[in-house]
Amino acid sequence: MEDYFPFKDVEEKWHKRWEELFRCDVAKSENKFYCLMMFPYPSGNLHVGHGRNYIIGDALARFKMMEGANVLAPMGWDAFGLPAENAAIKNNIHPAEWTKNNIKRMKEQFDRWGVTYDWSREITSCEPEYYKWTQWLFIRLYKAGLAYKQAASVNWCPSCKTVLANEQVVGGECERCGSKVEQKKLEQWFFKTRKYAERLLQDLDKLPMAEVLIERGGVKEEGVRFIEEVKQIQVAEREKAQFTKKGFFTGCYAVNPATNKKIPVFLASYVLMEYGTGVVMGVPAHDQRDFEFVKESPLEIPVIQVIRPSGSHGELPELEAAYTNEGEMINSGPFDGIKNSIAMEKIYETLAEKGMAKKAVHYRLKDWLISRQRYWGAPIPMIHCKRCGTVPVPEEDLPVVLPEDVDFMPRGDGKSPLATSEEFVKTKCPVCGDDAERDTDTMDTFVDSSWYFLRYLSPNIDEKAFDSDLVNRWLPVDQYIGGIEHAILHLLYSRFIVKFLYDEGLIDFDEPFERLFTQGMIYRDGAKMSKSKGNVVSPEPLIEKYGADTVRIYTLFIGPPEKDAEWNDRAVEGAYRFINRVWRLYSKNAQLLDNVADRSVSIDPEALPAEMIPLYRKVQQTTHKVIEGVLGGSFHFNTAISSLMELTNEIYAFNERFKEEIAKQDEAIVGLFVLSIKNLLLLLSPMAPHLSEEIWERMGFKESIFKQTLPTVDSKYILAEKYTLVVQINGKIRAKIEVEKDTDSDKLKKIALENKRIAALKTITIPGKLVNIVVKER
RNA sequence: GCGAGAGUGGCGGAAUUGGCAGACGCGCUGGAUUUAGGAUCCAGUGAGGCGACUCGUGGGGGUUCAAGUCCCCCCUCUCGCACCA
Repeated sequence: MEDYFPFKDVEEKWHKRWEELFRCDVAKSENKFYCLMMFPYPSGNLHVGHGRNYIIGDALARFKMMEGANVLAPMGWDAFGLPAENAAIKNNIHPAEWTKNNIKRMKEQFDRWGVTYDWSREITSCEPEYYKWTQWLFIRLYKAGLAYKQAASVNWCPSCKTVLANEQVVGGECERCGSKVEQKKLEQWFFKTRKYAERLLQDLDKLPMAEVLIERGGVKEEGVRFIEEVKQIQVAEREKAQFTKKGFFTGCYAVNPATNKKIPVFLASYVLMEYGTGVVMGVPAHDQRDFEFVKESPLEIPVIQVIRPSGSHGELPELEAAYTNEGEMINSGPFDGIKNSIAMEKIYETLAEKGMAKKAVHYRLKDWLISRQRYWGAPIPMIHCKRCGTVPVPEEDLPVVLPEDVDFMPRGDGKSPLATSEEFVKTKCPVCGDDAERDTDTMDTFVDSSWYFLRYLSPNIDEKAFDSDLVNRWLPVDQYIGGIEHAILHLLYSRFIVKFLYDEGLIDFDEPFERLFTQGMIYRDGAKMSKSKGNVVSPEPLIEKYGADTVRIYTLFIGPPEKDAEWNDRAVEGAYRFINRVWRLYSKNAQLLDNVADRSVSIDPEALPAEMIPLYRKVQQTTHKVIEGVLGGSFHFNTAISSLMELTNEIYAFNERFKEEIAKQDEAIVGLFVLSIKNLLLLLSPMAPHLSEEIWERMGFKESIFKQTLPTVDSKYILAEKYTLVVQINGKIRAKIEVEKDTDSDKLKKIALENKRIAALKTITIPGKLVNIVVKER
C-alpha cells in the first residue's frame, strides 16, 4: 500500500493528456461556455496570489465540462508594457527577448499548477500579427471621429529629460534620480470615451456582478451645480498658481442668488480648470480645502457658517476645521431653519424657477489618453505630412512594425524612443506621396487588452481582426475572472471598444462580459504580496514538496474566493493531509478498487440496511452542496471542499466499521462504498484533478474523469428522517429532543410541553427547527 | 475628501427566508500504534463556573417569541481613486 499520493510520478502524464481535453472546437457553439481569465502581463514570475485567479478559473472550467458544456478557456499575454523596457535598460536585454523568456517561464508555471488552457489559441499582444489589429482598431476609431489629438500634461523629469509614468513619480520626485517632477504639455492622442459615458453607465445594469459598484465610482453623476450665475463673473487675468492653496483677490464681487449677499471673488491655486466650468463656490466653513485656503492665505476672507450642527444651541464657536456634517441652515435668508440636505434641493428649485440654475450631470470620466512616449508598445499608425496634415496609415500597409534595433535608453529630448530611428520615422505620405514622418508614440497597453477576447476565436487569421461570425456565437464571455486591480479601467475600456465595434456593425452584442468575478487578494504578513516587500510565496517549492493538488486545494480552501485572505504556510499541510487521506482511501482498498469499473457494482437505496443509510445520505447531501455551492453562482469552493472533507471522514468511518464485510465483498456494502468513492472523486476532480484522474484510471475507467457527468442527487435522501428539535423557553435553549422528520406542529408542541411542564402563554413552533415556549416569568 | 469592502474562538473561516453561533481546516491537548521520533488513526478543544447554569459574532441603542443576520448611531481596519469642490 502506498501511503502517499505519488504526485511526482503522475502529474506530468496528466498535464499532457489534458491539453487535448481543453482543445475547443469553436465550430460547435451549442452549449458553449466561454471561460475567460484576464491574460497576464508577463512579468516573469507568478506567485500563489496570482495562482488563485487561474486555479479558480481552471476548476470552474472543469466543473463546466462535467456539466456537459463546450468550454472555451484560452490564454494569452498582455505583453507590451513598461517593465520590459525598465528591465531592458537595467539588464541590457531587449524587451522582446525579456518578454519571450518570461512567457516561457510563466507557461511552465501554469503547467505545474495543472492549470490547463486551449494553448492552440494563445495570443501575444506584442507580436505584429496581433498589434496589426490594435492599429487597425485605432484607425477605425480615428475614421469614426473618436480619436483626436490634443495637448495634455505628462510627468517630466528635467534631469533624466524623459517622460515618467505616475508609478515612476514618488512623492513628487523622479524615482530614479530624485529630481522634482514637472508637468509638460505634449500633443497626444485621445479616444472619446466621454461620448459613450451615458451608455457605459446605463449598461452597467446589464452586468450582474458585485463589482458594478466599483465602476459606478469611475463613471459617476455629479450633482447639482450652480453654473449660470457664476458664469456672469468676469474672470481676471489669471495668476500662475505655483503655490498651493494661495489666492488672489480679483476685486470683483458676485452675488449669492440665494441670499442676495455679496461674495468676494478670488483666484485660487487649488481649483482645477479641467473640472466642470473651472469656477467653484468657496465654502470655507464647510469644506476643508476652502477652510485651509482661508487659513493659509494672508487675505482677509470671511468665513460664514451656514450649517448649525445638529443639536447645538446659542452662539457658534469659531471653527477649528470645516464642519461637514448634517445640521440646519443659518445665515441663509429664506432657507434658515431647514435641514441642510433638504435645503440643497430647495435652493435649487428656487433658483431654477428664476431661471438662474439648472441641473447638470457631470460624468467623472475623462477621455482616454492613449499616447505613450515609450518604445515597448504598438506604434500609433499615423503619418504626419506637411501638406496633408495627419493621415492614417492605409489598412493594407499595416502593421506599422515596431523596429527592433532602436535605442530605447532615455535620450534626454523627451521624444519617444522611436524618434531615434530614422528608418522608422521617414516615410511617404499615403495621400500625396511626399516625404512625411510617422507618429513616434506608442499606444497605452490598455488598448491592446481592450479587444483580445475577440481574437481568441480566430487567433491566427490574418485578413481581419476577428471572425465576426464566431465572435457573435461565442460572446459575450460567459464568465470573466480576474483581479480587482483591473476591474475598473480595463473593464471600462473593453466595454467602450465593444460598444464602438457594435456601432460599427462588426459585432451584434454591446457588452463584452456576461458575468465578472473578481477574486480577493492573498496577503502575507498583513500586506499584499510584492517583490519590494519581500513577502511573495512561490508555488514551485510547495508543488515540489506537496504536489500541485495540495496547492490547489489549499488555495481554494483558504476562504471565500471573492474575499482577501491571509496565506498560512502551516495550513497548507492540512490540504496535504486531505489529499493523502483520499489517496489512502483508495490505496488501502486497492485490491477491491483496482479495475472495479470492469465489474458491475450497484446499489438499491431502497433496499439498504438502516445502518448504511447515513453514508448514502451523506453522499447525496455532499453532492447537492458541492454542485450548488460552486455552480450556483458563488464559486464557494471553500465550503465545497469542507463538505468533501466531511464526506471523506464519513467514508473512513464506514470503511472501518464494515472492514470485514468489504473484505468479504458483501454486495450491498461494496456497492455503497464504491459509489461513495466514485462520487467523492467526481466532485473533487475539478479542484484536485491529478489525484482524481489517477485514482479514476486505476479503478479501470477508460475515459478521463472530466468526460464524466457530475453525479446526480437523489433528493429524497437529502433530509434526515430524524432531526434534533430545539426547545426554547423565552428564546433560550432548554432542551433538545430527537423527533421524526415529518412531525407536525401540534405534535411538536405536545412533545415540547411534555418535556418541560411549563404553563405557556404562547408557543412558537417551527417544524424542522424548534419550539419556543414563552412564559411570563422564569 | 470621494468611492468600495470588511470586523465572528489562539488562527483561516462556517452559519436558506431572522430559528441550536463556531461546520471544515490549522494550532493545541489526550489516547492508540511505534524501540523512539515522525507519520497515521481516534477523541477533545469559545470564555467563566465543581455544578444546574451564565456570558459570548467591533461598541451602543432598537424591532422581534427569537438577531452574526433587520433598523438607527458610533468605532476600527483594508483597498481603489483624487487638489474632481
